Amino acid sequence: MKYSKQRELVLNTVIENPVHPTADFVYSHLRSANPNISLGTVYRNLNLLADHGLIHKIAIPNGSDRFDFRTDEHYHMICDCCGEVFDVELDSLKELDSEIEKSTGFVVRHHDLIINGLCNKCKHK
Amino acid sequence: MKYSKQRELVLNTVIENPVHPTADFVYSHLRSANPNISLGTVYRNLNLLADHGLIHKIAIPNGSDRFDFRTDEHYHMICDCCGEVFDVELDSLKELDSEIEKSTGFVVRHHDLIINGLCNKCKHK
DNA sequence: CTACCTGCAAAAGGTTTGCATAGCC
DNA sequence: GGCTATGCAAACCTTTTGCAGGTAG
Repeated sequence: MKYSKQRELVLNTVIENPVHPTADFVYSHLRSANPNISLGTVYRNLNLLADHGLIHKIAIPNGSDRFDFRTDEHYHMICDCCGEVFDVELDSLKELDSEIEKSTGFVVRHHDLIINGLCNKCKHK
Repeated sequence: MKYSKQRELVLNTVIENPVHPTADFVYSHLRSANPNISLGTVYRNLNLLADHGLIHKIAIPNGSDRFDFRTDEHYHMICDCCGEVFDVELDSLKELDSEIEKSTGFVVRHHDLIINGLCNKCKHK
């Protein structure tokens, strides 16, 4: 991957904003200091960085994709009230892929798990 | 929910086609015998039927939503090769929601799990 | 120099919605 | 008769892509 200023900015934005930003968040965030950056470039770089394993792309049901600077295995919980995305560690899923392979015979490459509910701040409202 | 011919057709299509059809599948399928049915009506009815719990909506990362006549708890595996969607029973996830609630304090309403890989037909290619 | 990258704007899905008309109860 | 549903088409949102010019190595 050749160096580019825009790619560096995109990567740093994801790293410095652990809110699991969307492409549009990254774009808006960068726009103020870099009025010429384009949304297409942001998308291209987020996807390229994810393809190279430097960040992780999180597909959200009925919502925009989000990006995560953490690339180790963990899961995400989205609060239906405030929209915030939280990291969740689930040791019990370590064996999930091999369990599925054993019971179905499929070759598992990947699984996506998204949890919806209410976070600690919102559950008392 | 008031009766409508179109809603009945949409529901029957989902029930009679256990391929986890997309809205477009349902639309194309019905179009031949009902040339006037509209895609908007198909979407409205699929969503309405799902809201009323008669069918289940499956959000597919990077793909169209699919609909399932089965409403009991089970999961889905999508073959990256042929695109077919398979049902997977995972008893080990029965306790997932309560496990998450215990470790995080969140109120869990729902979780979505999609597995990607290769089915038994495709894995030998 | 050349391959890769950018900005811009248009296109491409997939899904929802506004409106006037039609149908259920 | 009134409320809900329909067909049609336009709008919407997010993401991708074609192109002509710019930049890293």
